[in-house]
Amino acid sequence: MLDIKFIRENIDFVRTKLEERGDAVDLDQFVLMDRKRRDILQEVETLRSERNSVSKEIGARKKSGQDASDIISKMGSVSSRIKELDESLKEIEALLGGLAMTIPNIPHESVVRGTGDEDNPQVRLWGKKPQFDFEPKPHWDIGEDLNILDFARGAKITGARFTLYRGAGALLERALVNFMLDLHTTQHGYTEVFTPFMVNSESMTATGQLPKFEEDLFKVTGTDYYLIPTAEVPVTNIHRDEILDEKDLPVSYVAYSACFRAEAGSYGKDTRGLIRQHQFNKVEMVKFTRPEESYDELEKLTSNAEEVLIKLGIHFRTVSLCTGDLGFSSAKTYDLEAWMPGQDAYREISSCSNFEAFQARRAGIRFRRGENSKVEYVHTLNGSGLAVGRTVVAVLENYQQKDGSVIVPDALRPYMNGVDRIVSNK
RNA sequence: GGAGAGAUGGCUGAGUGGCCGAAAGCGAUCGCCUGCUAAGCGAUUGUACGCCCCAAAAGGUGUACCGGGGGUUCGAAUCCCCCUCUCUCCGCCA
Repeated sequence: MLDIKFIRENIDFVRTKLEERGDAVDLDQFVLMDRKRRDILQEVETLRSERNSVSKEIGARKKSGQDASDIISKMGSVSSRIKELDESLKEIEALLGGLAMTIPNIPHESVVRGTGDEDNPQVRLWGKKPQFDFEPKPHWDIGEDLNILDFARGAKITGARFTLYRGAGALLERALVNFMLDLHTTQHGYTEVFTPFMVNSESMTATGQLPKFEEDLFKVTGTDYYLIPTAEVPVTNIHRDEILDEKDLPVSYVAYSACFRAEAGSYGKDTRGLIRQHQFNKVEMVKFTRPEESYDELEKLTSNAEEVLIKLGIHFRTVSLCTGDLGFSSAKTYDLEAWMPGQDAYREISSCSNFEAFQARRAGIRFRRGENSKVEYVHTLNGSGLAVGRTVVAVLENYQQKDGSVIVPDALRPYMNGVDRIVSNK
């Protein structure tokens, strides 16, 4: 959510910035309703003020035994007028709030203008494409040939976009989770948390998934609970409606979680393999920072994610999302795209964003600089460190051998119970 | 799932219709005092929204907020209804 006062006072700037994202938002309607809300508010508050003072007078008269019936009856009509105004106020605030909830964040000034992913500038490139003296296979073939990924049974157990991991495949997934968590906690200063995988609608609203993107979520029937699409949701909500101590900032958390996405609108896209699943694992980093340090922290967070790929020896590039490709809540986002030889393509494996105060305002996450300063919103950031399923894809495709086996990257071996090469057990 | 008890400010905790944005204590901050420390004394100590002032900050003023929502009343922390959460006991259970 944007600051309503800021929109009011910088309407043209906001309009221009939102147009760069390619979003059509009816700001005129917004301004109109905002004006109306304040008009009603003023009237109702004046009446309340009158009622408060007269009620005091009634109390005083009754105490001293005087008659107060004349002003009591007068206040009756004032009260019913207040009730009327309260209702229209509630109505307009619901409309205004609803509208405010659907306005996306303003892109940071460093974000280049563009319309889609083809306009995203590359900011870094690490390593190079591995050379193969054979035709590299896509991971779904590698996984099935090694009997470590079972797509057919995943589909039988649940449905499309669910996968059964087996043996060294399951071990590889678990090893990657532990490797990433250990790296971020022991080398990068994050505190590990483990959260619920279901959250209520309030939490989903705070981070921006609701109300606009409900169709992307799985909802638990008969409850107000949703399966989390990312640990960003529960982790950011840890401090919802709290005022943090400045001395604790920046707060950095890392969390493993399963993630659940309905993938509405992605029919036919990435239907094979692990790239686009309804359920996948992810290690997520989340930060709460002072406003002035959030962009430095975004750079750190992004390099923390990159470090995972570097340690695994996987070639990748980092791009900065252009205005047209930016997510709803984000002011600036870096995507890490790992090289996937079996698909002859770079695929997104991490997304690192600075939301500035957008989520903090929705979620009521604030801090105080000193004893006598007023509270301010923190900036929230998050990034995948990394998407585990896609990292499995990257490992399998980049480390595949001519004989069909897969070498385990050095960094992962301490987590693989002595397995340094995955071979077929068929 | 059944029965009961609770939810008040940073914390503890009083408050059953007007004198309550809310006692008291603790904590915190500032000042005083004590040649250090401790003790003592005094003051301050919530958030949101609106309006005024204004370059802005500060300030002034009004309204709202005692778990959430609704109701009764001239007036609700206080009475009534619904919901959520916490605790205790029973049942069930990884």
